Amino acid sequence: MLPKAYDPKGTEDRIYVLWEESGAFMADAQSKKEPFVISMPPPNATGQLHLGHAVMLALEDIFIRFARMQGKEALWLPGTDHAAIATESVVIKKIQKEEKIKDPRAHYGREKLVQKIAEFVEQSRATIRSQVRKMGASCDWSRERYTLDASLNRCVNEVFKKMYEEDPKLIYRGFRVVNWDTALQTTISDDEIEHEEHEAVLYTFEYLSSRQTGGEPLYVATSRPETKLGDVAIAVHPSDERYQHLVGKKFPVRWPGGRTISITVIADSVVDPSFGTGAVGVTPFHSKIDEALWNRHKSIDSTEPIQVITENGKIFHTIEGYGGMTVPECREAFVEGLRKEGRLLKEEKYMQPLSISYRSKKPVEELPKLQWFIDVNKEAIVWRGGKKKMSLKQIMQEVIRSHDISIIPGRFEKTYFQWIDHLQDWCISRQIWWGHRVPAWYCKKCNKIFQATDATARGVSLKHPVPDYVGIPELKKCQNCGEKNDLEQDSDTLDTWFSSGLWTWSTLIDPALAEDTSLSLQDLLKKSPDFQKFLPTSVMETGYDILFFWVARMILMTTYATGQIPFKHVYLHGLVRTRDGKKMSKSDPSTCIDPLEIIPKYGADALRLSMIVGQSPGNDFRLYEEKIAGYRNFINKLWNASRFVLMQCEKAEISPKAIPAEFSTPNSQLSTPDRALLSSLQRLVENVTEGLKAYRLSEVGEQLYSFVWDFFCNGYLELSKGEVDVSVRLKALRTIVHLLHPYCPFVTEELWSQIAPEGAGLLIKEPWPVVEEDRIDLVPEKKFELLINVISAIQSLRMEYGVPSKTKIPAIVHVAESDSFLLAYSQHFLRLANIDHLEVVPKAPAHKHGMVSMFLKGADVHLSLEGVVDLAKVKQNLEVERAQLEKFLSGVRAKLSNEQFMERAKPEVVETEKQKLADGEAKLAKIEERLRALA
RNA sequence: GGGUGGUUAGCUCAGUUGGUUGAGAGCGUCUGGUUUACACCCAGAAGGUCACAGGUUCGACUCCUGUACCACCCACCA
Repeated sequence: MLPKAYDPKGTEDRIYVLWEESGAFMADAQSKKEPFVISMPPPNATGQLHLGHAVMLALEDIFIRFARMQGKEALWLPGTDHAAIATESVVIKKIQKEEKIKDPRAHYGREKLVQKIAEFVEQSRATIRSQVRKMGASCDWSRERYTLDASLNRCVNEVFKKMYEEDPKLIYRGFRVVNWDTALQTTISDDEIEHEEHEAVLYTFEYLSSRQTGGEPLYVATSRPETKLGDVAIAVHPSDERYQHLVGKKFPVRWPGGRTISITVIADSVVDPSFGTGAVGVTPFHSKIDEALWNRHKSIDSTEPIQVITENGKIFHTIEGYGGMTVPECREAFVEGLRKEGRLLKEEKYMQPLSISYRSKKPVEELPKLQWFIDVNKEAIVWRGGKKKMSLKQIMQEVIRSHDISIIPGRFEKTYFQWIDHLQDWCISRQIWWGHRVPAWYCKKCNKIFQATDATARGVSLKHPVPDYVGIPELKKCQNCGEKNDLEQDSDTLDTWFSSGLWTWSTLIDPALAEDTSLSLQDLLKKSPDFQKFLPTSVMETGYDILFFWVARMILMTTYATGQIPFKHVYLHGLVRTRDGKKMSKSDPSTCIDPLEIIPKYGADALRLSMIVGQSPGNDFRLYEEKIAGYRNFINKLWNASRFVLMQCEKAEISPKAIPAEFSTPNSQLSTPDRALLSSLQRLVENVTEGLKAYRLSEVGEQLYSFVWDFFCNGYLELSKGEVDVSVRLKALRTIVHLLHPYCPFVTEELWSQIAPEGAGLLIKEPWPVVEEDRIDLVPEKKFELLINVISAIQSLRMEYGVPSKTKIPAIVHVAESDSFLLAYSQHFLRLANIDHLEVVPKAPAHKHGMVSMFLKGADVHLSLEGVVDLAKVKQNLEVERAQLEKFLSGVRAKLSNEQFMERAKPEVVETEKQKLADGEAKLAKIEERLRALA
C-alpha cells in the first residue's frame, strides 16, 4: 500500500537513476524519426543552480518530454559555459581572500592561474550537473559539452579564421575607442554596459577668451572637464549663429597646469544648440561620439588626439600639471585652476547617464585601444543562394523578418530589430586569461610594424603587427618565413559570447573528427552525424534578458559559419521575482528562493508547476513559498486519487497489472459517469496536445490541474465510491499521468509503476495519448454535470438555510426530461448531500410550507425544511433573485428588440440570446409563483 | 529622447481570433464538516462599474486613440 502522502525526497533521485539507466535521455543520430532538439543554455561553470536555471530546465524538460512521447527523436543537449570574465574574477577574488595574495595574476602568471581556474571550474561543473538532475531534466548526458572542450575550441578557431580571411574581412584588428573596465582591466562590449542616471556636476567655463573670439568669450559645458586636456576641437551646430564666425578657425588654448592644446572650431549637426552653451569640446580618445565626430572632420586639421587617461584610471604622466593623478583628483585640480584664473562660469547639478560595467558594476572609461572586432556592416556573405552579398547585420534581420526564426512572444521581434539598428562592430578581444585565446600568431622573426594604421598616422607610438598566422593551433606556422617555433600567440582571449554564439552547432561536432586537423570546417560539419541530424535545433528557450547577448549572437555566428539558422523558435521566459516584485539578488540571499532548498521540502514537481502555471512568456512573475506549497498539494492530490483507485482495485481483487492498456468495452455497456469521464478525457487529450504544440504551457497546466482536482477527484471519484468496476477509472488515470508527465515527471513515473499494465516500460518512453473520437459523447457529460450541479445545489441550500450537516432531509428534484439516471444514483445523493430520501419527479411539485428551491438549468431542486427554515429569509432571497433576474432579462430584451442587433449579429448569437430570454422567463415565473405562495 | 510591457476579487495572476449560462483560478477571508484516498482534505459563501477618457461596433476586459501611474529595455544632450 502506498503511503498517505507523496514523498518526493524518497522518490525523485531513485526515479532519475531509473530514467538515466534506461537510456531514455539518449538521442539517436541514425534514427529516421523527426528530430526535436533543444540546446540547453549552458549555466556558468562557476555557479550554483538558481531559480533562473530552474525555470529554464522546467520549460525545456516539458518541451522535450512531450516531443519524446510524441515519437520524435528528442535531443536535449546539456553543458556548461566557461563564462570568461565572470569566472576569472570569481576565482581571482577567491584567491585574494583565501590565499591573501594581492595580485594573483602577477603572482601566479598566466599558465598557473589558468590551471587554478580550471581546477575550480571542474569542481563546480560537477555541482551543476547534480543540480540539473535534481530538477528532473531529461537531457542527454552522453553528449554533455563544455565551451572549452577541444572540439568547441576548434570551432572557435575555425570561425575566427574564416571571418578573418573573408573578403572583405569580417574580423579585423583596429585602434579605436572602446569600453574599458578599469576594475577588471579589460575591454567590454557595448552590451555589457548598463546606463544609470547619476547625479553629476556640469561645469561651464571659458574655453576661448574674448580676445580670441573677437567678441564674447566662448564657454563650454561639460561634466568631465579633465578630458578637455585631450581636446582637438570645439564643435557647434552648423546653423548656430552665435558661433558662425569662428567655424574653421584654429586657436591655441592654454589650460591651468601648463598644457597648451590646439583646437579648431568645427560645425556638426549632432551638436544640440540648446544644451549647455551649444559648444562642445571634442575629445576623440575618450569618447566614441567624439571619435566619430572627429573622424568626420579631421581632414581640416592635422592635430593629433592624445590619450589623457590610462588603463588604470590615472592621468598620463606626460600631461603637464596632472600626470599621475587619479581622474577625480585631476578634475578637482583642473576646476580649481580654472576658478583661480577666473574662467569658471558656473557649476550646476544635473542628472547624467553614466556607463557602468555589467560585470564589475564600476564606471566604464572610454579609451583608445588596439583590439579585435567583428565587422557587422561589410557585405561579404552570400545567404541562402541570394544574388547580393549581405552583411552579418542584414542576415540577422533577414532570418527574423522571413520568420525562418520566430520569437515567442512576438513583440520581442521589434526589440530585436531595434537592437540591430543600433548595432556597431563587436569588440571581441578581452584582456583576461580565462577563455579561448585569440587564434592569431605573430612571428617573432619577421614581425614587422605595419604601416599607416589610424593610430600611427596620428603619431601615436603603437606596435600594430598583423598576425602571420590565424587559425587552428595545430597548423600554426608563419606564412611569411615558414618558421614554426618562433610564433607567439596573441595574448588576449575572446569575448565569452563568441564561443557561446556557436553553441547550438559546435556541440554537435563529432569530437573525434575534430581532432583531425586535415579536415576543413566544411568537412567536419558534413561528417558529424549529430550536426547533420540535429541542426537547426527546434526551440531556443531562455530568459529575455539575454536576447541580445546570446540569442542574437547565436543567430549571427551560426548563420555565418554554417549557412543555417541555429533554431526555429525562440521562447523567451520572464524573470523570477520575489513576492514584492523585486529582483532576486545574489548579494541579498534573504530575497532569494533557493531551488535546492525547495526541492527537498516540496519536491521538484511542485517547484516546476509553480513556475509554469500562471506565467506567460516574456513577462516576469513572482514566486513565493505558498505558491509552491499549493502545487505540492496538487501533486499530493493526484497521489491520493491514484491511491484511492488502487484501493478500489484491491477491494475488487483485481490487479492493475492485469488490466490491459487497450480498453475495448463499448460505450453502450458503460455507466453514464464512466462515459462522461471518458468523453471529457478525450477533449482534455486534444486540448493538452494542441496547447503544448503551441507552447501554451500555462493554460494547459491549468486545464490539467482543474481536470484532475475538480472533475476527476471531486466529481467523478466522489461519485464512484462503492462502484465496483474500476477499469474505466484506471484507464483514465493512466491517461492522466501520461498527460501530466511532462509537467511533473517524478510523481507520474512513480504512479505509473503502480498502475501500468503488465509488461509496460517506463512512462518517460510511453507514447503520447491519442484522441479516441468514438468516446466523445456530450450527452453523458451533460447528464453527469447536471448530477453534480444538483448535489451542489442541495448543499448550497442547506448552508444558506443553516441546516446542520448531520440532519438528514428529504429532497425533491424536478427534472425537465424524465430520466432514470438521477434515480439510479440516488444512493450517492444520500451520501454526498446528506439526503434521507430522494424523489425525482417529471412535474413541478406543488408548493409546500417550508419548501426552499433552487432553479437550475435542466432541473429544479426542492428541499422541505419545515420547521427549520425562516420564511422571511426565503422570501427575501427570492426577491433578491427576482431583482437580479429581471435586470438581466431587461438587458436581453433590449438586445432582442434592437433591430440592428437582429440584423447584424450572427444567427447563432441571436439564437442563444433568445434561449437566454426563454430560460430566464421560465425561471422568473417559478420565482414569482413561489413568492405568491409565500405571500 | 525612443521603445516595450503592466494596470482584472484583499494578494498573486489567467483570460489567442469582440457575443457558447449574466467576468475566471490559486492563495487569503468567512461559515460548516473526524463522509474509512487525501486536513497537503471536503462542502458552501462573500468579494470585481476588468486604471481613466474618448472612438469603432448591433455588441468591447478583448480592437483603435489619448491620459495617468508602475516596471523594464534601448539611446551619440557633451
